[in-house]
Amino acid sequence: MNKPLIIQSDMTILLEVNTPDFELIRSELSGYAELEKSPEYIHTYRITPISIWNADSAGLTYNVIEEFLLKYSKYEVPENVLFEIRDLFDRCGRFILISDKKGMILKASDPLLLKEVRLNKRIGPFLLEDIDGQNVYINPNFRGYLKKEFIELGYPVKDEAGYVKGTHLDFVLKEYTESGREFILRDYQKDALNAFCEKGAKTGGSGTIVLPCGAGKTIVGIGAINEYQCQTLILTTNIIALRQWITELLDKTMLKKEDIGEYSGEYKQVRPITVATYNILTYRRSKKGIFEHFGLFSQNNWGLIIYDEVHLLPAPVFRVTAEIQARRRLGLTATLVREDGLETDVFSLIGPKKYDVPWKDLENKSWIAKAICHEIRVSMNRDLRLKYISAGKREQFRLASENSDKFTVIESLIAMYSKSNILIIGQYINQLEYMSKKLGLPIITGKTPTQEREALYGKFKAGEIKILIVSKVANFAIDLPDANVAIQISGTYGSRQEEAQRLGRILRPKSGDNTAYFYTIVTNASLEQTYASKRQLFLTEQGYKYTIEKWAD
DNA sequence: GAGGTGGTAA
DNA sequence: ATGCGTACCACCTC
Repeated sequence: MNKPLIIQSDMTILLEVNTPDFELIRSELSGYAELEKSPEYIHTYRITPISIWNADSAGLTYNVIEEFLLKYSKYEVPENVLFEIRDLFDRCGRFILISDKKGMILKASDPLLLKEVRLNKRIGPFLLEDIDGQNVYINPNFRGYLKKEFIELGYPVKDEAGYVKGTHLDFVLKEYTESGREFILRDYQKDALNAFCEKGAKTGGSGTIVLPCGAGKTIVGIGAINEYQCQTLILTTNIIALRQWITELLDKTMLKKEDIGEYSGEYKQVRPITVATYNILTYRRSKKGIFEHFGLFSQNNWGLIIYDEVHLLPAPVFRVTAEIQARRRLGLTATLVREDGLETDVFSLIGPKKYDVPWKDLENKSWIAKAICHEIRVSMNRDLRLKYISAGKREQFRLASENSDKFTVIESLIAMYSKSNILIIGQYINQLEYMSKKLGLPIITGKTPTQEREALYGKFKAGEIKILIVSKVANFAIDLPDANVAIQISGTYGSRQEEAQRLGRILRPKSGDNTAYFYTIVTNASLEQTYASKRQLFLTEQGYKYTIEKWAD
């Protein structure tokens, strides 16, 4: 057999795409190595301390990995790679956090190690009373901080200190939803939950689950509440997403309206299950003021906190919402990428990655729609080209993004998909409003009042509106099951998460041929084109391919 | 409308 | 080379 892996001493692994076992190998490999590049023929993975820590947290062992690498490696596996992996695994269990009656204890695997970290300026001062040279008390308030410092030191701490149980809540899943459909968790949702809870293991119950858009992350969240049967706080990006959580909870569980609270700019309800926005929790009157709604964290005895769209959490202010380490935390996202590189902060803020599944896996099993992606290139007319040449970089990007010749493309796409439900997504409000007027189409932006937004989304879901123009407000978590065509007219520079989230708007499974169509319209030979290919990287890493077409009118 | 926050870039 | 405050455009709460 022709072996498909090349394992290199710099900790990278090359995987040949044209190999019979490709899918299997890709899914194994992604459990303990980060995908770095994935052009057509050879994909590059890298083993890092974080990737091994995540693997360890998900229950993988060194032996399984060694066996796998030896089996599929084309050449002899470099000694140092196996050594390094073993060492990284070894480091994962060297420090353990546990609790006893008096408090929280940091346990080192040997006294020397503890001596070593005592000397660390960022760790030493936070260690309290020494027990026997190998165990030391810590202040529970610094649990999260210490875990983060230990990761940076290369010794991820196994957290077995446990979590507040939270006030009990009778939480019962329905067998049939409101629409009469049988409600059962899909296999991958069950797998994700099992990985999260790790029944029997003490480290279970806090961590990150990565699932593609449209795969039902809300259901996984509901499943987690069901596992722990406790009062739960859910954080979302905006009010529309917040209300979608409430709708889903009412649809799929026996909870009554009065059991679920909305804590937003509009209402301040605190109930056994409460859904709040990141924004309100981090609201302060002035930059140096206090977080006025932070009390929500202690207003109920929450046993679980769910962080929706958790890739946003590393932002400077949002991250303070992860300080409460004594409670179980579940992070959910589809797009764990950020252009500032802080995505791995999620693991120290919330907990390690417990489950991840490639988008194409779910597409192949028809759990999400098959997506066909096009990049349509429009040229610049003479006038625009002249302006473009003499503009600064930022201005160039905006000029190219707002190229008015894009409207002809949109008009013909609308005609082509006259029977479909189309979302037109863009970045600049001016551009979107102009188009809304010109084509007589409804539009939602940041200044559209919540009520009006809900009405428009509702009409779109009901089929009364076939085309909807949306701004960045629709970047996240907006659930429009029947949308099957998305047209992107402009975007935020090279943002990979934005591109993926926008494709995500149309990935809910469709009746019929279960296919969705994504179009991104880009000005040819411009700065916009450069950024467009950068935007697509996350999706191409997931195996999506864009067909490039030049627009000729 | 004011004041704060987010993502991204240079 | 990398870090860090700044600019820009849009969104959220009051």
